[in-house]
Amino acid sequence: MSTDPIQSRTQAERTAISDKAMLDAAIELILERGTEKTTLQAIGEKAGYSRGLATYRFGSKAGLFDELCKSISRRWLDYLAEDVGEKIGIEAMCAALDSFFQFVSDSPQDARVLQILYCSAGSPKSEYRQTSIDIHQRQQDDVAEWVRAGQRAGSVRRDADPKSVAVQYIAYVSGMTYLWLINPQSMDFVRANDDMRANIKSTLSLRV
Amino acid sequence: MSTDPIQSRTQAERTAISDKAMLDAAIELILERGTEKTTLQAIGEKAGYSRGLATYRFGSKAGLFDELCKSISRRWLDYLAEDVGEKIGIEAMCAALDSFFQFVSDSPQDARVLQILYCSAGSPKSEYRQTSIDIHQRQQDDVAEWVRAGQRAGSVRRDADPKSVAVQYIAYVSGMTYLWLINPQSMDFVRANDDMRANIKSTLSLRV
DNA sequence: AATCACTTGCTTGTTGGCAGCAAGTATATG
DNA sequence: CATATACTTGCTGCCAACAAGCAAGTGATT
Repeated sequence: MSTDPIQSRTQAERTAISDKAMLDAAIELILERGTEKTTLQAIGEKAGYSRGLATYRFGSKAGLFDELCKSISRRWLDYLAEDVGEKIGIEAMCAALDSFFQFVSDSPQDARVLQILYCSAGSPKSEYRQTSIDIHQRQQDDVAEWVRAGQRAGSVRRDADPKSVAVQYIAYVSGMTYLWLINPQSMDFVRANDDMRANIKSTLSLRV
Repeated sequence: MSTDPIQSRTQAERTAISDKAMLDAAIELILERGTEKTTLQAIGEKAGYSRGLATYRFGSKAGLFDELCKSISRRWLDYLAEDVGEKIGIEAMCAALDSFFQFVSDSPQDARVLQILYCSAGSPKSEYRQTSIDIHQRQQDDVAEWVRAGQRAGSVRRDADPKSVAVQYIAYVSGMTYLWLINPQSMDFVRANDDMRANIKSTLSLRV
Protein backbone atom coordinates (compact mmCIF):
# COMPACT_ATOMS: atom_id res chain seq x y z
CA MET A 1 0.00 0.00 0.00
CA SER A 2 3.13 2.24 -0.15
CA THR A 3 2.15 5.51 -1.75
CA ASP A 4 4.44 8.31 -2.84
CA PRO A 5 6.75 8.59 0.14
CA ILE A 6 7.88 12.10 -0.73
CA GLN A 7 4.72 13.39 0.90
CA SER A 8 1.97 15.87 0.95
CA ARG A 9 -1.42 14.37 0.47
CA THR A 10 -4.47 16.49 0.98
CA GLN A 11 -6.56 15.93 4.09
CA ALA A 12 -9.24 14.30 1.98
CA GLU A 13 -6.72 11.92 0.45
CA ARG A 14 -5.31 11.05 3.83
CA THR A 15 -8.67 10.01 5.23
CA ALA A 16 -9.60 8.17 2.05
CA ILE A 17 -6.36 6.20 2.23
CA SER A 18 -6.58 5.38 5.90
CA ASP A 19 -10.27 4.54 5.61
CA LYS A 20 -9.65 2.06 2.85
CA ALA A 21 -6.63 0.58 4.61
CA MET A 22 -8.68 0.02 7.74
CA LEU A 23 -11.68 -1.48 5.95
CA ASP A 24 -9.35 -3.82 4.03
CA ALA A 25 -7.60 -4.77 7.25
CA ALA A 26 -10.97 -5.41 8.86
CA ILE A 27 -11.94 -7.80 6.05
CA GLU A 28 -8.78 -9.84 6.51
CA LEU A 29 -9.09 -9.92 10.27
CA ILE A 30 -12.77 -10.85 10.24
CA LEU A 31 -12.01 -13.74 7.88
CA GLU A 32 -9.26 -14.92 10.20
CA ARG A 33 -10.87 -14.43 13.58
CA GLY A 34 -14.51 -13.50 13.16
CA THR A 35 -16.09 -10.25 14.28
CA GLU A 36 -15.90 -10.84 18.01
CA LYS A 37 -12.22 -11.60 18.13
CA THR A 38 -11.31 -8.79 15.76
CA THR A 39 -10.18 -5.78 17.78
CA LEU A 40 -10.09 -2.15 16.77
CA GLN A 41 -6.48 -2.09 17.89
CA ALA A 42 -5.60 -4.91 15.48
CA ILE A 43 -7.44 -3.18 12.63
CA GLY A 44 -5.68 0.14 13.17
CA GLU A 45 -2.25 -1.43 13.48
CA LYS A 46 -2.67 -3.84 10.54
CA ALA A 47 -3.66 -0.84 8.44
CA GLY A 48 -0.40 0.81 9.45
CA TYR A 49 -1.78 3.29 11.97
CA SER A 50 -2.20 3.49 15.70
CA ARG A 51 -4.50 1.42 17.87
CA GLY A 52 -6.83 4.40 18.32
CA LEU A 53 -7.55 5.50 14.75
CA ALA A 54 -10.35 3.04 14.05
CA THR A 55 -12.32 4.22 17.07
CA TYR A 56 -11.64 7.86 16.20
CA ARG A 57 -12.75 7.45 12.60
CA PHE A 58 -15.74 5.14 12.93
CA GLY A 59 -16.83 6.03 16.44
CA SER A 60 -17.17 2.46 17.60
CA LYS A 61 -16.67 -1.13 16.57
CA ALA A 62 -20.28 -1.30 15.44
CA GLY A 63 -19.78 1.90 13.46
CA LEU A 64 -16.88 0.36 11.59
CA PHE A 65 -18.82 -2.82 10.85
CA ASP A 66 -21.76 -0.77 9.67
CA GLU A 67 -19.55 1.11 7.25
CA LEU A 68 -17.90 -2.11 6.10
CA CYS A 69 -21.30 -3.65 5.51
CA LYS A 70 -22.34 -0.72 3.35
CA SER A 71 -19.02 -0.68 1.54
CA ILE A 72 -19.08 -4.35 0.49
CA SER A 73 -22.78 -4.16 -0.21
CA ARG A 74 -22.12 -1.33 -2.65
CA ARG A 75 -19.61 -3.47 -4.54
CA TRP A 76 -22.15 -6.28 -4.75
CA LEU A 77 -24.87 -3.95 -6.00
CA ASP A 78 -22.57 -2.71 -8.77
CA TYR A 79 -22.02 -6.28 -9.79
CA LEU A 80 -25.72 -6.96 -9.76
CA ALA A 81 -26.71 -3.82 -11.63
CA GLU A 82 -24.29 -4.69 -14.42
CA ASP A 83 -25.62 -8.21 -14.87
CA VAL A 84 -29.31 -7.52 -14.50
CA GLY A 85 -29.40 -4.28 -16.46
CA GLU A 86 -32.88 -3.60 -17.72
CA LYS A 87 -34.01 -7.21 -17.53
CA ILE A 88 -37.33 -7.97 -15.87
CA GLY A 89 -39.34 -10.95 -14.73
CA ILE A 90 -37.86 -14.42 -14.87
CA GLU A 91 -34.85 -13.23 -16.86
CA ALA A 92 -33.93 -10.71 -14.18
CA MET A 93 -34.29 -13.28 -11.42
CA CYS A 94 -32.11 -15.78 -13.24
CA ALA A 95 -29.52 -13.15 -14.12
CA ALA A 96 -29.37 -12.12 -10.47
CA LEU A 97 -28.73 -15.73 -9.46
CA ASP A 98 -25.85 -15.95 -11.95
CA SER A 99 -24.55 -12.61 -10.80
CA PHE A 100 -24.65 -13.72 -7.22
CA PHE A 101 -22.71 -16.87 -7.99
CA GLN A 102 -20.17 -14.85 -9.95
CA PHE A 103 -19.72 -12.46 -7.05
CA VAL A 104 -19.16 -15.31 -4.63
CA SER A 105 -16.65 -16.87 -7.05
CA ASP A 106 -14.80 -13.68 -7.90
CA SER A 107 -14.78 -12.06 -4.46
CA PRO A 108 -15.21 -14.84 -1.95
CA GLN A 109 -13.63 -12.72 0.77
CA ASP A 110 -16.09 -9.88 0.28
CA ALA A 111 -18.97 -12.32 0.07
CA ARG A 112 -17.96 -14.18 3.20
CA VAL A 113 -17.44 -11.05 5.25
CA LEU A 114 -20.72 -9.55 4.10
CA GLN A 115 -22.53 -12.70 5.13
CA ILE A 116 -20.74 -12.72 8.49
CA LEU A 117 -21.81 -9.14 9.04
CA TYR A 118 -25.41 -9.89 8.07
CA CYS A 119 -25.33 -12.66 10.65
CA SER A 120 -23.92 -10.42 13.34
CA ALA A 121 -26.65 -7.92 12.53
CA GLY A 122 -29.19 -10.54 13.58
CA SER A 123 -28.35 -10.07 17.22
CA PRO A 124 -30.78 -7.89 19.14
CA LYS A 125 -29.45 -4.41 19.84
CA SER A 126 -26.97 -4.76 17.00
CA GLU A 127 -26.11 -1.23 16.06
CA TYR A 128 -26.02 -1.95 12.34
CA ARG A 129 -29.09 -4.13 12.19
CA GLN A 130 -30.95 -1.33 10.45
CA THR A 131 -28.42 -1.38 7.63
CA SER A 132 -28.97 -5.08 7.13
CA ILE A 133 -32.74 -4.64 7.27
CA ASP A 134 -32.60 -1.86 4.68
CA ILE A 135 -30.43 -3.87 2.30
CA HIS A 136 -32.60 -6.97 2.53
CA GLN A 137 -35.75 -4.93 2.21
CA ARG A 138 -34.44 -3.21 -0.89
CA GLN A 139 -33.50 -6.55 -2.41
CA GLN A 140 -36.99 -7.85 -1.72
CA ASP A 141 -38.50 -4.75 -3.28
CA ASP A 142 -36.32 -5.13 -6.37
CA VAL A 143 -37.36 -8.74 -6.87
CA ALA A 144 -41.02 -7.89 -6.33
CA GLU A 145 -40.68 -5.17 -8.93
CA TRP A 146 -39.12 -7.59 -11.43
CA VAL A 147 -42.09 -9.89 -10.92
CA ARG A 148 -44.61 -7.08 -11.37
CA ALA A 149 -42.86 -5.85 -14.52
CA GLY A 150 -42.88 -9.41 -15.85
CA GLN A 151 -46.60 -9.63 -15.17
CA ARG A 152 -47.22 -6.35 -16.96
CA ALA A 153 -45.14 -7.60 -19.89
CA GLY A 154 -47.11 -10.82 -19.90
CA SER A 155 -44.16 -13.12 -19.25
CA VAL A 156 -45.02 -13.95 -15.63
CA ARG A 157 -48.18 -15.61 -14.35
CA ARG A 158 -50.77 -13.19 -13.02
CA ASP A 159 -51.61 -15.33 -10.02
CA ALA A 160 -48.12 -15.06 -8.54
CA ASP A 161 -47.90 -12.71 -5.57
CA PRO A 162 -44.87 -10.47 -6.17
CA LYS A 163 -44.16 -9.87 -2.50
CA SER A 164 -44.40 -13.52 -1.59
CA VAL A 165 -42.21 -14.57 -4.50
CA ALA A 166 -39.67 -11.97 -3.45
CA VAL A 167 -39.56 -13.20 0.13
CA GLN A 168 -38.99 -16.76 -1.04
CA TYR A 169 -36.31 -15.72 -3.48
CA ILE A 170 -34.38 -13.64 -0.95
CA ALA A 171 -34.80 -16.31 1.72
CA TYR A 172 -33.33 -18.85 -0.67
CA VAL A 173 -30.32 -16.68 -1.51
CA SER A 174 -29.74 -15.74 2.13
CA GLY A 175 -30.03 -19.31 3.32
CA MET A 176 -27.79 -20.57 0.56
CA THR A 177 -25.11 -18.06 1.43
CA TYR A 178 -25.38 -18.96 5.08
CA LEU A 179 -24.95 -22.67 4.38
CA TRP A 180 -22.00 -21.86 2.12
CA LEU A 181 -20.51 -19.72 4.87
CA ILE A 182 -20.60 -22.31 7.60
CA ASN A 183 -19.75 -25.29 5.43
CA PRO A 184 -18.78 -24.60 1.81
CA GLN A 185 -18.32 -28.25 0.90
CA SER A 186 -21.78 -29.23 2.09
CA MET A 187 -23.28 -28.23 -1.21
CA ASP A 188 -22.91 -27.66 -4.89
CA PHE A 189 -23.68 -24.02 -5.54
CA VAL A 190 -23.93 -24.35 -9.31
CA ARG A 191 -26.23 -27.35 -9.16
CA ALA A 192 -28.44 -25.69 -6.55
CA ASN A 193 -28.69 -22.54 -8.64
CA ASP A 194 -29.56 -24.57 -11.73
CA ASP A 195 -32.36 -26.22 -9.82
CA MET A 196 -33.51 -22.89 -8.46
CA ARG A 197 -33.63 -21.46 -11.97
CA ALA A 198 -35.69 -24.40 -13.18
CA ASN A 199 -37.89 -23.91 -10.17
CA ILE A 200 -38.46 -20.24 -10.88
CA LYS A 201 -39.29 -20.94 -14.49
CA SER A 202 -41.73 -23.71 -13.72
CA THR A 203 -43.46 -21.70 -11.02
CA LEU A 204 -43.67 -18.34 -12.71
CA SER A 205 -43.81 -18.87 -16.45
CA LEU A 206 -47.19 -18.96 -18.17
CA ARG A 207 -47.33 -22.45 -19.63
CA VAL A 208 -47.44 -25.29 -17.11
CA MET B 1 -38.12 -21.47 40.64
CA SER B 2 -38.46 -21.91 44.45
CA THR B 3 -37.98 -25.56 45.24
CA ASP B 4 -38.46 -27.27 48.58
CA PRO B 5 -36.80 -24.79 50.91
CA ILE B 6 -36.22 -27.32 53.66
CA GLN B 7 -33.16 -28.51 51.75
CA SER B 8 -31.03 -31.36 50.70
CA ARG B 9 -30.94 -31.90 46.99
CA THR B 10 -28.57 -34.44 45.58
CA GLN B 11 -25.53 -33.18 43.70
CA ALA B 12 -27.12 -34.23 40.45
CA GLU B 13 -30.26 -32.28 41.24
CA ARG B 14 -28.28 -29.23 42.20
CA THR B 15 -26.44 -29.11 38.88
CA ALA B 16 -29.59 -29.87 36.93
CA ILE B 17 -31.35 -26.98 38.63
CA SER B 18 -28.54 -24.48 38.23
CA ASP B 19 -27.88 -25.59 34.65
CA LYS B 20 -31.48 -25.03 33.66
CA ALA B 21 -31.64 -21.71 35.51
CA MET B 22 -28.56 -20.48 33.69
CA LEU B 23 -29.68 -21.63 30.25
CA ASP B 24 -33.07 -19.99 30.81
CA ALA B 25 -31.37 -16.80 31.98
CA ALA B 26 -29.15 -16.90 28.91
CA ILE B 27 -32.19 -17.09 26.62
CA GLU B 28 -33.74 -14.03 28.20
CA LEU B 29 -30.53 -12.06 28.17
CA ILE B 30 -29.69 -12.96 24.58
CA LEU B 31 -33.15 -11.82 23.50
CA GLU B 32 -32.66 -8.55 25.35
CA ARG B 33 -29.06 -7.75 24.49
CA GLY B 34 -27.79 -10.20 21.90
CA THR B 35 -24.93 -12.62 22.40
CA GLU B 36 -22.12 -10.09 22.50
CA LYS B 37 -23.61 -7.91 25.19
CA THR B 38 -24.69 -10.86 27.29
CA THR B 39 -22.08 -11.45 30.00
CA LEU B 40 -21.42 -14.60 31.95
CA GLN B 41 -21.69 -12.52 35.09
CA ALA B 42 -25.22 -11.41 34.16
CA ILE B 43 -26.24 -14.98 33.35
CA GLY B 44 -24.98 -16.34 36.66
CA GLU B 45 -26.56 -13.59 38.68
CA LYS B 46 -29.90 -13.62 36.85
CA ALA B 47 -30.05 -17.34 37.50
CA GLY B 48 -29.62 -16.63 41.20
CA TYR B 49 -25.99 -17.66 41.53
CA SER B 50 -22.62 -15.98 41.54
CA ARG B 51 -20.89 -14.27 38.64
CA GLY B 52 -18.45 -17.17 38.33
CA LEU B 53 -20.73 -20.19 38.06
CA ALA B 54 -21.40 -19.97 34.34
CA THR B 55 -17.70 -20.03 33.53
CA TYR B 56 -17.11 -22.85 35.98
CA ARG B 57 -19.90 -24.99 34.61
CA PHE B 58 -19.61 -24.38 30.87
CA GLY B 59 -15.91 -23.60 30.66
CA SER B 60 -16.36 -20.50 28.56
CA LYS B 61 -18.93 -18.24 26.99
CA ALA B 62 -18.71 -20.25 23.76
CA GLY B 63 -19.18 -23.44 25.79
CA LEU B 64 -22.39 -22.11 27.27
CA PHE B 65 -23.71 -21.01 23.88
CA ASP B 66 -22.82 -24.40 22.43
CA GLU B 67 -24.81 -26.13 25.14
CA LEU B 68 -27.70 -23.71 24.70
CA CYS B 69 -27.69 -24.36 20.98
CA LYS B 70 -27.91 -28.11 21.54
CA SER B 71 -30.53 -27.70 24.22
CA ILE B 72 -32.95 -25.63 22.13
CA SER B 73 -32.21 -27.72 19.07
CA ARG B 74 -33.26 -30.81 20.98
CA ARG B 75 -36.61 -29.20 21.81
CA TRP B 76 -37.12 -28.36 18.14
CA LEU B 77 -36.25 -31.87 17.02
CA ASP B 78 -38.82 -33.31 19.43
CA TYR B 79 -41.40 -31.02 17.89
CA LEU B 80 -40.38 -32.09 14.41
CA ALA B 81 -40.27 -35.80 15.16
CA GLU B 82 -43.80 -35.66 16.54
CA ASP B 83 -45.24 -33.90 13.48
CA VAL B 84 -43.38 -35.78 10.79
CA GLY B 85 -43.60 -39.22 12.33
CA GLU B 86 -43.21 -41.88 9.69
CA LYS B 87 -44.19 -39.63 6.81
CA ILE B 88 -41.99 -39.60 3.72
CA GLY B 89 -41.60 -37.66 0.51
CA ILE B 90 -43.71 -34.58 -0.15
CA GLU B 91 -45.88 -35.25 2.89
CA ALA B 92 -42.89 -35.23 5.21
CA MET B 93 -41.54 -32.02 3.70
CA CYS B 94 -44.87 -30.26 4.06
CA ALA B 95 -45.37 -31.55 7.59
CA ALA B 96 -41.93 -30.26 8.52
CA LEU B 97 -42.81 -26.83 7.19
CA ASP B 98 -45.98 -26.79 9.29
CA SER B 99 -44.06 -28.05 12.27
CA PHE B 100 -41.49 -25.34 11.85
CA PHE B 101 -44.13 -22.64 11.72
CA GLN B 102 -45.79 -24.11 14.81
CA PHE B 103 -42.50 -24.09 16.67
CA VAL B 104 -41.87 -20.46 15.77
CA SER B 105 -45.41 -19.58 16.87
CA ASP B 106 -45.41 -21.59 20.08
CA SER B 107 -41.85 -20.89 21.22
CA PRO B 108 -40.77 -17.69 19.53
CA GLN B 109 -38.14 -17.09 22.18
CA ASP B 110 -36.50 -20.46 21.62
CA ALA B 111 -36.73 -20.01 17.88
CA ARG B 112 -35.23 -16.54 17.93
CA VAL B 113 -32.37 -17.48 20.21
CA LEU B 114 -31.58 -20.59 18.20
CA GLN B 115 -31.43 -18.50 15.04
CA ILE B 116 -29.25 -15.91 16.77
CA LEU B 117 -26.89 -18.68 17.84
CA TYR B 118 -26.78 -20.17 14.34
CA CYS B 119 -25.82 -16.73 13.09
CA SER B 120 -23.10 -16.32 15.67
CA ALA B 121 -21.80 -19.73 14.67
CA GLY B 122 -21.14 -18.33 11.21
CA SER B 123 -18.19 -16.34 12.43
CA PRO B 124 -14.81 -17.94 11.69
CA LYS B 125 -13.23 -19.53 14.73
CA SER B 126 -16.60 -19.74 16.42
CA GLU B 127 -16.19 -22.47 18.98
CA TYR B 128 -19.63 -23.91 18.42
CA ARG B 129 -19.62 -23.70 14.65
CA GLN B 130 -19.27 -27.48 14.48
CA THR B 131 -22.50 -27.89 16.41
CA SER B 132 -24.31 -25.70 13.91
CA ILE B 133 -22.73 -27.55 10.98
CA ASP B 134 -23.76 -30.90 12.41
CA ILE B 135 -27.34 -29.83 12.98
CA HIS B 136 -27.73 -28.36 9.51
CA GLN B 137 -26.05 -31.37 7.95
CA ARG B 138 -28.36 -33.71 9.76
CA GLN B 139 -31.38 -31.72 8.65
CA GLN B 140 -30.17 -31.89 5.06
CA ASP B 141 -29.64 -35.63 5.36
CA ASP B 142 -33.13 -36.09 6.77
CA VAL B 143 -34.72 -34.18 3.91
CA ALA B 144 -32.67 -36.07 1.33
CA GLU B 145 -33.83 -39.31 2.90
CA TRP B 146 -37.48 -38.23 2.72
CA VAL B 147 -37.01 -37.55 -0.97
CA ARG B 148 -35.33 -40.91 -1.59
CA ALA B 149 -38.05 -42.74 0.33
CA GLY B 150 -40.66 -40.88 -1.70
CA GLN B 151 -38.93 -41.94 -4.89
CA ARG B 152 -38.84 -45.57 -3.76
CA ALA B 153 -42.53 -45.37 -2.89
CA GLY B 154 -43.24 -43.87 -6.29
CA SER B 155 -44.66 -40.59 -5.02
CA VAL B 156 -41.68 -38.39 -5.94
CA ARG B 157 -40.24 -37.82 -9.40
CA ARG B 158 -37.22 -39.97 -10.17
CA ASP B 159 -35.30 -37.16 -11.82
CA ALA B 160 -35.13 -35.06 -8.65
CA ASP B 161 -31.72 -35.08 -6.98
CA PRO B 162 -32.32 -35.73 -3.28
CA LYS B 163 -29.22 -33.88 -2.10
CA SER B 164 -29.93 -30.83 -4.20
CA VAL B 165 -33.56 -30.71 -3.15
CA ALA B 166 -32.44 -30.96 0.46
CA VAL B 167 -30.00 -28.08 0.14
CA GLN B 168 -32.67 -25.89 -1.39
CA TYR B 169 -35.20 -26.83 1.25
CA ILE B 170 -32.86 -26.16 4.16
CA ALA B 171 -31.60 -22.96 2.57
CA TYR B 172 -35.19 -21.77 2.25
CA VAL B 173 -36.01 -22.52 5.89
CA SER B 174 -32.75 -20.99 7.15
CA GLY B 175 -33.17 -17.88 5.05
CA MET B 176 -36.79 -17.51 6.04
CA THR B 177 -35.92 -17.71 9.71
CA TYR B 178 -33.15 -15.21 9.25
CA LEU B 179 -35.47 -12.71 7.57
CA TRP B 180 -38.02 -13.27 10.30
CA LEU B 181 -35.32 -12.70 12.92
CA ILE B 182 -34.10 -9.38 11.63
CA ASN B 183 -37.47 -8.03 10.57
CA PRO B 184 -40.54 -10.08 11.52
CA GLN B 185 -43.01 -7.72 9.89
CA SER B 186 -41.25 -7.86 6.53
CA MET B 187 -43.09 -11.01 5.60
CA ASP B 188 -46.06 -13.25 5.97
CA PHE B 189 -44.77 -16.57 7.25
CA VAL B 190 -47.98 -18.48 6.58
CA ARG B 191 -48.33 -17.18 3.06
CA ALA B 192 -44.68 -17.92 2.28
CA ASN B 193 -45.03 -21.44 3.63
CA ASP B 194 -48.18 -22.00 1.58
CA ASP B 195 -46.31 -20.94 -1.53
CA MET B 196 -43.38 -23.12 -0.61
CA ARG B 197 -45.68 -26.10 -0.18
CA ALA B 198 -47.22 -25.49 -3.58
CA ASN B 199 -43.74 -25.14 -4.96
CA ILE B 200 -42.58 -28.45 -3.51
CA LYS B 201 -45.63 -30.23 -4.83
CA SER B 202 -45.32 -28.83 -8.32
CA THR B 203 -41.61 -29.58 -8.50
CA LEU B 204 -41.54 -33.04 -6.98
CA SER B 205 -44.87 -34.72 -7.65
CA LEU B 206 -45.21 -37.02 -10.63
CA ARG B 207 -47.89 -35.35 -12.70
CA VAL B 208 -46.95 -32.00 -14.12
C1' DA C 1 -26.29 -44.05 62.97
C1' DA C 2 -22.34 -41.22 63.71
C1' DT C 3 -18.02 -39.82 62.08
C1' DC C 4 -14.57 -38.73 58.81
C1' DA C 5 -12.18 -38.67 54.22
C1' DC C 6 -13.31 -37.30 49.97
C1' DT C 7 -15.82 -35.41 45.92
C1' DT C 8 -18.41 -32.01 43.74
C1' DG C 9 -20.96 -27.52 43.54
C1' DC C 10 -20.23 -22.93 43.98
C1' DT C 11 -17.89 -18.20 45.17
C1' DT C 12 -14.38 -14.70 45.32
C1' DG C 13 -9.74 -12.53 44.20
C1' DT C 14 -7.00 -11.52 40.42
C1' DT C 15 -5.04 -10.83 35.68
C1' DG C 16 -4.77 -9.50 30.99
C1' DG C 17 -7.11 -7.52 27.26
C1' DC C 18 -10.53 -4.60 24.97
C1' DA C 19 -13.73 -0.50 23.76
C1' DG C 20 -14.32 4.01 24.29
C1' DC C 21 -13.01 8.58 25.68
C1' DA C 22 -10.20 12.76 26.44
C1' DA C 23 -6.26 15.20 26.01
C1' DG C 24 -2.31 15.84 23.35
C1' DT C 25 0.83 15.91 18.86
C1' DA C 26 1.56 16.25 13.95
C1' DT C 27 0.18 17.52 9.41
C1' DA C 28 -2.30 20.35 6.07
C1' DT C 29 -4.66 24.74 4.66
C1' DG C 30 -5.72 29.78 3.92
C1' DC D 1 1.28 32.22 11.41
C1' DA D 2 -3.26 30.64 12.96
C1' DT D 3 -6.72 27.43 12.53
C1' DA D 4 -8.61 23.13 11.26
C1' DT D 5 -8.16 18.45 10.61
C1' DA D 6 -5.70 13.83 10.87
C1' DC D 7 -3.84 11.00 14.05
C1' DT D 8 -1.70 9.14 18.73
C1' DT D 9 -1.33 8.22 23.58
C1' DG D 10 -2.89 7.95 28.50
C1' DC D 11 -6.54 6.39 30.98
C1' DT D 12 -10.97 4.08 32.85
C1' DG D 13 -14.33 0.69 33.33
C1' DC D 14 -15.76 -3.72 31.98
C1' DC D 15 -15.31 -8.49 30.74
C1' DA D 16 -13.63 -13.51 30.19
C1' DA D 17 -10.90 -16.65 32.18
C1' DC D 18 -8.45 -18.73 35.80
C1' DA D 19 -7.08 -20.18 40.44
C1' DA D 20 -7.67 -20.65 45.08
C1' DG D 21 -10.85 -21.30 48.61
C1' DC D 22 -15.44 -22.41 50.95
C1' DA D 23 -19.66 -25.19 51.48
C1' DA D 24 -22.68 -28.90 50.61
C1' DG D 25 -23.31 -33.72 49.48
C1' DT D 26 -21.52 -38.80 49.45
C1' DG D 27 -19.90 -43.24 50.89
C1' DA D 28 -16.97 -46.21 53.65
C1' DT D 29 -15.68 -47.50 58.34
C1' DT D 30 -16.65 -48.21 62.81
